Amino acid sequence: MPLGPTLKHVQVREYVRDLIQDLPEGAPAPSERGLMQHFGVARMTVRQAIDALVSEGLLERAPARGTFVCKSPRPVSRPLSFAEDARARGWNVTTETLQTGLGQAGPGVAKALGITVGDSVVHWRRRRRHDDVPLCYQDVYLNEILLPGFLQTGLPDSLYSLLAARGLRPTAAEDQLSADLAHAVDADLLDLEIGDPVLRHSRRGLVGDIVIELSRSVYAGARYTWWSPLTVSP
Amino acid sequence: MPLGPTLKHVQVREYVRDLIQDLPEGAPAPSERGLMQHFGVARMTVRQAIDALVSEGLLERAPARGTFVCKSPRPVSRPLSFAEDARARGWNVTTETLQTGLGQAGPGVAKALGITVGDSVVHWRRRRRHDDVPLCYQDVYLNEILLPGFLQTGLPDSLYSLLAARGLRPTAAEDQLSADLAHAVDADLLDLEIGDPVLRHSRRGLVGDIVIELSRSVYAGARYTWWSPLTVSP
DNA sequence: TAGTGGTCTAGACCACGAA
DNA sequence: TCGTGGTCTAGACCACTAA
Repeated sequence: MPLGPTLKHVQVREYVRDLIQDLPEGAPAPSERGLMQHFGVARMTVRQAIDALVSEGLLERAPARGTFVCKSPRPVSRPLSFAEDARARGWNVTTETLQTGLGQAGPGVAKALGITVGDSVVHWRRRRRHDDVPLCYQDVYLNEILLPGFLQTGLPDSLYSLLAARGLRPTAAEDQLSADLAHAVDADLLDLEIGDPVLRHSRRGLVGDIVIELSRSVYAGARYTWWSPLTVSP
Repeated sequence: MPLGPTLKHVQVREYVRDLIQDLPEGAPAPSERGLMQHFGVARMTVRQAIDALVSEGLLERAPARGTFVCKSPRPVSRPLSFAEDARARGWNVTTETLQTGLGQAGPGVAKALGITVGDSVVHWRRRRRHDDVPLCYQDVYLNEILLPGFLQTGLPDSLYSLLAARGLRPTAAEDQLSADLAHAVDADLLDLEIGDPVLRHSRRGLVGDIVIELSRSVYAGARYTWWSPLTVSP
């Protein structure tokens, strides 16, 4: 059997792909043994074709039952904004802007944003409350070069919606979390006592390879548990 | 050939995984025919093992040349074990097993593992040190039904390598983190004072839809910052 | 009981790269 | 020329589900 212009497992794969694209979710795909007979090929060849479609997320196998069209095209994991996170929890959250302004990047901010010390950065400090109780405050730093006139556009509650409007919503994020005791500033902004537990969160938001956002948040430890991006909300 | 407790292609896969993790990028992996002889299995079985590692992004095939360790392990979005996390940081970490045993699931553990209160669970408590300083302690709970005889197999340092050998390494995880103050137990196990900051971490490790692992860790807050799975180590 | 997917065998030929 | 991965065959037994 010479290597034809189209491989057998490719023929089978594309045949099945066409077949299932008009099928409703959960519908049964042809069985492996049925495809063997239909194409006159070996079982392994059919399995190779089906494997490809399974790894594409189009089909799912159910041992002893059959192969079926996937219900849910695989779950997208993208960084959640604070507002989205709060909505997933069913929380009623309000936001105060405490401070905005243009500044010069210090060493830490410059390194995180991938720019040079002294470059122009947008700074935005907000406090979020849940049922009127302070939950956290957040310092966001943005590369001003990437977002000219950012502060003139009127700041909404959700940073990510603003970035999304410019096509710059982070598609990936690097999060860091650590536990600490409240300092004077933390205690003041969050209605805590000095020495109460706080959760410090730092995020670099990325679009491809470029860093869009650096945010540093301080949460009242007793009022908040951080969920990882993979956590499925109830 | 009966269905052994560990599948052949899993054995081959994990053998190769261990083998290549210490290899530099671009190094050649064992050839398929070499693995056939080494394990006394058929070619298709070896290919199934290698296919899995390729789709994980650990290996890449080069037709007519061989199979090689991936240069740029694509941003792995799989949960890292503590051992892998420590290695990524370049830390020298030691592990003590403080307690092991079979117990009955309480309400919290049962709910997290998706089993019934009173079902048999494996409990394993370890303390990890970094340069001899206590870093954290971890309580792991496993569904005994899924891992019969788990405690009899000899417990290595890495839980995930043990799960991987059974083909049950988590492919997804739900992590939760919160900040708290050290209680008496925490202070005792981590050489802290009561009231020092601690980072509490809870993870449900999933393989597909089934929960394999529940772990609860307590980190000394001043000694550890948690990195999200997306964080690329330098 | 019949059918399904999961695993596994023991071969085969091909196209290609390196020596 | 030799070894590599890519493809393919024609079977086999298993555990499981559904009728």
